[in-house]
Amino acid sequence: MASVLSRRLGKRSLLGARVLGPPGAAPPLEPQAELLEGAAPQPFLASKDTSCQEQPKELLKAPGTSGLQQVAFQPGQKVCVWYGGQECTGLVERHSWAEDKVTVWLLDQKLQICCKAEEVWPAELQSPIPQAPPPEQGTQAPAYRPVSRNIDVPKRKSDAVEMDEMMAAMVLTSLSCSPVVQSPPGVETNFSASRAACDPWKESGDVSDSGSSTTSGHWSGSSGVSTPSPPHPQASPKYLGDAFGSPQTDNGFETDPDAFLLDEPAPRKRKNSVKVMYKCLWPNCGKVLRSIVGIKRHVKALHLGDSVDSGQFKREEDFYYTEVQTKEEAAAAGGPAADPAPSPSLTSPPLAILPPPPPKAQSSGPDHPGLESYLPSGALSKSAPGSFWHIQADHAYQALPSFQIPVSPHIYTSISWAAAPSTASSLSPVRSRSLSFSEPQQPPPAMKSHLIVTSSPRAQSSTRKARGEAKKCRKVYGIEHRDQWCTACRWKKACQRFLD
DNA sequence: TCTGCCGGGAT
DNA sequence: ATCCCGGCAGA
Repeated sequence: MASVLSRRLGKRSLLGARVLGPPGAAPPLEPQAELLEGAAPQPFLASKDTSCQEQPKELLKAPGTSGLQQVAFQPGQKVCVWYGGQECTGLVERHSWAEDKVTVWLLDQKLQICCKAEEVWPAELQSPIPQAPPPEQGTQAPAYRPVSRNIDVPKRKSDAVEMDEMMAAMVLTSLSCSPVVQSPPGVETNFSASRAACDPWKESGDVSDSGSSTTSGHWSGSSGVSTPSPPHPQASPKYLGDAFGSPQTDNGFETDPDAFLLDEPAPRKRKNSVKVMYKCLWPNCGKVLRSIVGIKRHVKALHLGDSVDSGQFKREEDFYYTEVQTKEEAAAAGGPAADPAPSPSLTSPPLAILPPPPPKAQSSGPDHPGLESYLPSGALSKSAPGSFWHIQADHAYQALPSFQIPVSPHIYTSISWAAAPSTASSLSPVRSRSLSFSEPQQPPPAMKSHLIVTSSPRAQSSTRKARGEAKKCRKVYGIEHRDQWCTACRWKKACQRFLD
């Protein structure tokens, strides 16, 4: 950790030097020497320079104080300032004694920064350093020289603060999945200081702070360039809250992909909270899984036995689970009149309250809160990929298609299935299932804040073929990829790929 | 309104 | 046989 820090610090300082490098091809090691040796680009600078030299030194340093803090700067005075881990030359715009801050116009950066007064020292005190001792440096020069010549001084000065900031940031980062919070506001401010030091949305004085001047490089180095925009004012607390998980939204929605959509605005979160769970109806089981394959396998493996895999018992497991559709609305979901579905069916009165998904005794296995989560570990252990896909193949009419049965079709119509590589066989749609929740169209507006419990209808007696439960090519591939449909679907015939 | 697909026509 | 589409009916 410390080594990383030191490495980053070193790297950062180099970065800062590069960023703030002199305009020309001057070596970055002694920028102020070159600047002060008469290479001042603007003519007014020279005049100011001379005027500054005429200023009495008593004005530059408050009497009776030691160190660098109490220096009075005159507007237009040429000064040096620590900025970006490097000394930069600039002109004093104003010096606010109340805040002990100095607004400096950096000449080579062409920007204005607000610094603490202690970070600024008169340029003429230092300019002669590379060459000859100044005639009237007197007693102050030794105080400035070591500081200004030693790049490490400001860093050492703020090491403790810097470490604290970094620790805090790392804690925040580790606590939150969202990189949005990887850069605290102050950090963000410092990071962008190189572009505009006194932006209106930034606090003044942030750049000049000895800690922040070194911190800026640190943050830009550790967090990469992935924080170009200021963090959303509400985003950070929100994502933090999500990261910690609230008990209300914890019941199986912790894998909400939106939690990882970093640049999504907050309001989108609630939109996608349509979840379908599958509850095992086996007596005294009541296991709730998120995957229909998982529930099928659970029923077969734990209740029906593996023999059902063959032949006529193929679909028997269908009778031992029920689909639980959860639609969550933002509180004002209205009364029961808005409920398009019948009241909770006879099968599961306890389902009115969806139990939290984590399995009780069977969750000893590896926790996979992801796509096919909540597969019981027992079943999971049995379901090596081979057998898993075997099931998919055997139940092509139901395994793959039934993923969509309980979910509003709106969710799936927007899926771009072309993204699923065709070589991935049936895996692709299954894997993409959870992704589909991140690209939803808004479910029907009449939502309810409770659950819809449906059972699998099987009996259909009609001359017309019962509407298939299976996902059809149209839904799978979308209209835009009609060329990937099966021929029958293209001809508006009964789908041949996803049979019922 | 969307969707699956039957029935039928065109080639 | 292949392709296409009107239209019905379920969701």
